[in-house]
Amino acid sequence: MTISAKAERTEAVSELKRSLILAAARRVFESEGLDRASIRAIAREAGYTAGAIYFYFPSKEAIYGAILQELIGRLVESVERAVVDAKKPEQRFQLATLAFFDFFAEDPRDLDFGFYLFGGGMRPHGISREADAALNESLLRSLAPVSEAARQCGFDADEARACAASAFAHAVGLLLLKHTRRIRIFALEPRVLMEMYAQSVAIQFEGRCKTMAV
Amino acid sequence: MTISAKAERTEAVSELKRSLILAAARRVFESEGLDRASIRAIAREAGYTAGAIYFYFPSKEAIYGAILQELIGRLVESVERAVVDAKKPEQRFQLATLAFFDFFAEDPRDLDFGFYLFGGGMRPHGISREADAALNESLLRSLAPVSEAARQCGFDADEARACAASAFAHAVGLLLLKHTRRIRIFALEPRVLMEMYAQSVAIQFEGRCKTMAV
Amino acid sequence: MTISAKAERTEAVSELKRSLILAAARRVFESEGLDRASIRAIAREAGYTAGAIYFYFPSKEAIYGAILQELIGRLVESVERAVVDAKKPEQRFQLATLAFFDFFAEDPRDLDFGFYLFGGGMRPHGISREADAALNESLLRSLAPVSEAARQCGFDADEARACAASAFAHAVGLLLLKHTRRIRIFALEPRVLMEMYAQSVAIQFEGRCKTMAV
Amino acid sequence: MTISAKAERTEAVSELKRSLILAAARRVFESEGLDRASIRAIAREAGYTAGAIYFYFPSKEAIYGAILQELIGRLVESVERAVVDAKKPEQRFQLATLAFFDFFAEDPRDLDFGFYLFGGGMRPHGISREADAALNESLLRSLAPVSEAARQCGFDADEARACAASAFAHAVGLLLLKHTRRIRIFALEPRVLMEMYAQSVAIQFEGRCKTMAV
DNA sequence: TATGAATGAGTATTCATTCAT
DNA sequence: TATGAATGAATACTCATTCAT
Repeated sequence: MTISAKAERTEAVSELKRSLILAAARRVFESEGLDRASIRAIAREAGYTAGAIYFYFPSKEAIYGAILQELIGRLVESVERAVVDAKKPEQRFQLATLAFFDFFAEDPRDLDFGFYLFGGGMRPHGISREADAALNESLLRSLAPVSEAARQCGFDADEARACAASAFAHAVGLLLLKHTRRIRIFALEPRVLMEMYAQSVAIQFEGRCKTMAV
Repeated sequence: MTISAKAERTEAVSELKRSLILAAARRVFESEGLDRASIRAIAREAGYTAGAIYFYFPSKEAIYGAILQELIGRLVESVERAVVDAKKPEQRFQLATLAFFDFFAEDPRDLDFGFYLFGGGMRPHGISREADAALNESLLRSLAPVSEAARQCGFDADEARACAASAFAHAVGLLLLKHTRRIRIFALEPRVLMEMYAQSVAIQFEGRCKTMAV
Repeated sequence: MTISAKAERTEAVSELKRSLILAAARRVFESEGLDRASIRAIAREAGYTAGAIYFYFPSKEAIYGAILQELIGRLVESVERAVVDAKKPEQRFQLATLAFFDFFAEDPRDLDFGFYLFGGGMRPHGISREADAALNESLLRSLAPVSEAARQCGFDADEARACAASAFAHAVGLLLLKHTRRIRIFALEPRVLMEMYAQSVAIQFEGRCKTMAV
Repeated sequence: MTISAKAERTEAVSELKRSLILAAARRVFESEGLDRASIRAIAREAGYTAGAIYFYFPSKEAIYGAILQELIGRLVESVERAVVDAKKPEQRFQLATLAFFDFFAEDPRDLDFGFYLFGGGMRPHGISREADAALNESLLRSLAPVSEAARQCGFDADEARACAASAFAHAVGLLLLKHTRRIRIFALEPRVLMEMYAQSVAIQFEGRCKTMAV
């Protein structure tokens, strides 16, 4: 048992160090931007030498991936928390959609990473197939409240997924506009536009729900 | 006349080579991604030495600019052509929105550049302030049919702009999903989703128009 | 004779063009500095294409050489003009030495070239052996008034050459100090130092002359 | 102690490598000239890859700086050592002046750098303002024995500085002649000319000293 | 004689990654 | 586990020179 206990202990220590490096990486990404964040910079921030990082992550891209995983975990949590108290499905839809939007709108750092995530497919960024699958799953999970709300209003599975995909697309599009500041050419607040979208869909939901009740 | 003819000929040849380099650049951007597209890579693809490129373009950014210019020109043209025969405003809205979507959906090469265009502000990609302003203007122009249709249905200027911005955002979001292939997790066709969005907005337009008529 | 006349004419035209290019080169060297003066820049200034320059000069270094030749020609002239009216040898010595100094002190452009000339031997700058010999000869000629003055005071050939070499060295050293602005650390005027040197040597000359007379 | 010993050892090794790179740099500067001495060339000479150099020096200019620093340190030392035993001021003047001359005359490698040093101001070679100021100060220090000797003979501060500046200029001019081999046209030994200059000034010093004594 | 096109070697610096210790 | 050293490829851009036309 001693050996096993020791192994466990070192494992735990290793895991902690890993997370400390990730935290350092996030700090560097935040302050320097994605492009400027070199392995050396991350290592320095974490109090390590560049080479040491490779004991915890096989590559720079792996660090990106790990941060993304954590990011999307927070996203799921954030969306779920937003709908926890709401009962009416159309309300749940609205809250979930806006929570998704707000999550990225509030923190530009996350947004940058989010686009890296969404844009990850454009070119192979070095994210492994499994990691990518995991990201997809998490993404779906973050949108689960949205599609569930649709189901509750009587939409079929296909329609529910369409609702989720559309809400996602709309949010992402507006976030892009906001982030690139091209929203300025419209002289409009992206948050307001997102609310308008959520509400107009919610009204459709309501209509459905009533029909169902009848 | 001989001199002029000769000058004209060499000018034409030079222009052709310029466009061949641009085509090569597009190919490289497509296959390697924007970040990886170095002058050397472009030159290699075009069958040139790196230095030779500078005979045709003063800088790498100038190449970006030339491609973007041409791209957005085609976009504007494409959207305008789509609505040319439509009379009813709600129809014009639908056609314009879908044309915008289709333009990028059809050619992934353009889409990549489109994201560069839309995303140009995320990080400084070296686009000059004026070039950026020009892009914004062109972008607005490409969406003009959309907002004009809204005006014709009785929406005020603010609302019309909101319509354009939302349509733009929705299209961009779906294109992102399509391009990154994350749309797969929804098992839906992005084109269909775009149509649904366009139609649902068009219906709202129709309601307005009737009200107005009354 | 016609053929010969024609050849002569084209020869003259060619020579003229050569000198026009040299003038352009001087202008570029002046405004851009030695490092920045590229063949292309010179060609542009002269209204030519880079390639055309090679019909008149075999290399960039050859242009340097030609400018140096002309420069040193003006130097010789300048020194000779300075002593033309002086009769007494010690006066001739002073005037010649100061003229040498002033020639470079007055025009920083010439000075830059002068150092290029003097420094030409440090590394092979592409000046041909003959060109270099010609430069040496011209240099000696520019110092001829100095050594001749010494001879007239009764110094032997060796001593006369030593006078010339020393005056040359002193002038060059001061010019270097002036040009690099390191003279500032001494808080002294280089021209004044040069005068002091010339005078102190002139006094020695005077002593000799008198001795001789006796 | 082991840790400390190890750290010390690696530190020493690192320092050695640094000095080997500097030596290689000096060799390259000598054989290729300052302009042609690229980081790559230095690295090659030192048996390194270009990138590896940056492990030891932050920039090319830092290499220049390090070499200059060391060079001028040796110069000051050399001049001071030369006068250490001499008592009479005119003798100190002669010894210091000749030591200054000899320092550069003996090692052409140093001379090249010396010209870089003295000539640093001609064109911006990338020397920082502070580095330049430090060089000026060191330069003055190397000439201190010269001006002090003058003061001891009764010259005032201005005159003493003039003596130093003149000696410096004369030495530099002769070194330039020697180095460029243009001294050949005078068929004289530069060392002899330097001795003559030093002696003639020393005689003037002597006169002054006696006057003072009286 | 002159052009326009093209080359190829060159510049300093950065960085992800590897590996002996 | 961690370091320090090292690599090699990459970056945009410049320039003297050559050559077919």
